[in-house]
Amino acid sequence: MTPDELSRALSAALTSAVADGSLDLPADAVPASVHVERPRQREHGDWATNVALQLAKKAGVAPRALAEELASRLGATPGVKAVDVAGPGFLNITLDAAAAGELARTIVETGAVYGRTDALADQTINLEYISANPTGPLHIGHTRWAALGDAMVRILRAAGADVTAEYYVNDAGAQMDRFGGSVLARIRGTEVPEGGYRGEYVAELGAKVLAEHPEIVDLPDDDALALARESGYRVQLAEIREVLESFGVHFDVWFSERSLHESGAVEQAVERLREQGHVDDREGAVWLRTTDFSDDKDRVLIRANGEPTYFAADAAYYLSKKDRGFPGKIYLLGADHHGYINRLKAISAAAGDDPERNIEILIGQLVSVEGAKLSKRAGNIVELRDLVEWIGADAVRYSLARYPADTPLELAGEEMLKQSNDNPVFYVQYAHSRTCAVDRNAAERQVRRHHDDGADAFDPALLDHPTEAALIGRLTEFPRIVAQAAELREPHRVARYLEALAADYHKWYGECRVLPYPDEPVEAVHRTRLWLNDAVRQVLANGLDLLGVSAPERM
RNA sequence: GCGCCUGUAGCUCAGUGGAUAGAGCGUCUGCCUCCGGAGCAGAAGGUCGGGGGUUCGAGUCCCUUCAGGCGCACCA
Repeated sequence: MTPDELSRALSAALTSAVADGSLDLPADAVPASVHVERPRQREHGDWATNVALQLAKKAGVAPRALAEELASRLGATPGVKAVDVAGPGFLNITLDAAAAGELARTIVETGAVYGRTDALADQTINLEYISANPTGPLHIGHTRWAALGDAMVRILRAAGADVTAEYYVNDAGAQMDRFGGSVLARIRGTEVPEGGYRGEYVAELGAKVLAEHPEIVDLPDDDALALARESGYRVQLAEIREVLESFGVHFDVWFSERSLHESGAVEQAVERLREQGHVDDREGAVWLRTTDFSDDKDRVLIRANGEPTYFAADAAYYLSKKDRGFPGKIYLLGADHHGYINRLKAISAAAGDDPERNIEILIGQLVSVEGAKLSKRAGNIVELRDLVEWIGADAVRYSLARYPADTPLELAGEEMLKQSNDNPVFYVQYAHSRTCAVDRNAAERQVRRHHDDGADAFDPALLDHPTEAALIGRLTEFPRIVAQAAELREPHRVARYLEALAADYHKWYGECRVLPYPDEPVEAVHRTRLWLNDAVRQVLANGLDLLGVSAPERM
């Protein structure tokens, strides 16, 4: 019995109580699906609901009386073993072991699809994340968005959404000239210009550019600068793409800011917004009246000198997403960009969209390592590439994906990121590899999943140990956790779930033997438990995949 | 000054109005003669920053206050 089935049974109990007059409620006050949740305390049963507390006032009866009424009706439901009324009016529901345990077979049969839902099936989403400037390597801050963003893509898709993952390449503007100037300075051994990029990686880029284009030393300044800029840009962007791919992060679209300028999309965007009536010409510049939409000041689109601003490109980019058929646009931005929320939403509104529905801006807080902030100009850059080399992609991805985006994260460098047993990723992976070890040993001991006639050797009524009820209950939650993580845009919920599942598995493993002792015969309970072991392995693997973390068979 | 985010165990953090607030690390005590001890069982450790309010019920919602982070360009 799944929580959905239980929920429907509760609704039915309510409806029938209303129908025969024992409950005085308007028909529209009966919820279509009653919320059930797993109680914190095991002795409160498998599932609990507070529906009686919520409806008591509307029905004009005492919560406990309503709860009693529901309990007596629900108690007759097949698969329900007991219904108790507790506290102020909670319903605590215990399922038959057989009804609950059936889930193990369902999971095994559903396989990799278990956990997928159609919760967001009607959504087409463009998810933009990282979008770091191509003027330097990705550091740990970007790594957080990489781990989180990619997990979010996977989770949204698991919930049925149609998702395009996109990286916006800021390859236009004055910063690119400063970047080119910095590369050239390193090639020529001159002083890096004011406001330029000083990291050691610039020298490495310079060396690569020089190797490809030895003629650069003899070119006139302007030509040399352009060559250093373009060549350095190409090398740096290629490296970013390569590092991300090796990190298991894949983008469907790499969108160039420059292309917006070159195609005329920026000018067109200004005109389109003008037609919508939100553009003013003042003081020689062209403004978007973002204050119409709760921004605290208007924003310049075209400067007095005729140059478009970065904001104008943002507007053009937004319109591009809209034109390319994405009603939903999610931006995953760093906390240092939170001042952009209002103006981006203003673009959405000015474009005739609904900022409540068509644009969603998730602000991720910054990462610091042992108190040190990480910025491209500071000396203490921790690069994504180095992190992966140091502790492995799995540990990095998991460590960053298990926290919500809006918590400022302070990683205790060595301690937390090191490859050791302290890291929860190994706890979860270990549980998975343990299920595989059991599976290998089962084959050796000839514990089989099917009878000779091909029928399942699976008797769920035998899964009646308390740790089995806990484990099965946990497995039941998985699809809801995934759907919830997708709806709330919170991938960390999947990680936390996996940790709880791994804990339930380890406890079960300690209490219940899957395989018989060497001197004992193989019995029905062993075969049945093997199914449960399979189910756990499947869910651990499915969940780890949603986080882009491997599920090793041996460690 | 204005705005956003965050204050939960010694540390790093979970907890989308429910019952006795949780996990990992660290500290202490047990458990390998049998499926992987990267595990399990137990102990210690809390004014959920402070103060008001909303209600059957608040770590969670509202107001206020304190502390920390970040942001407030015709920069990108």
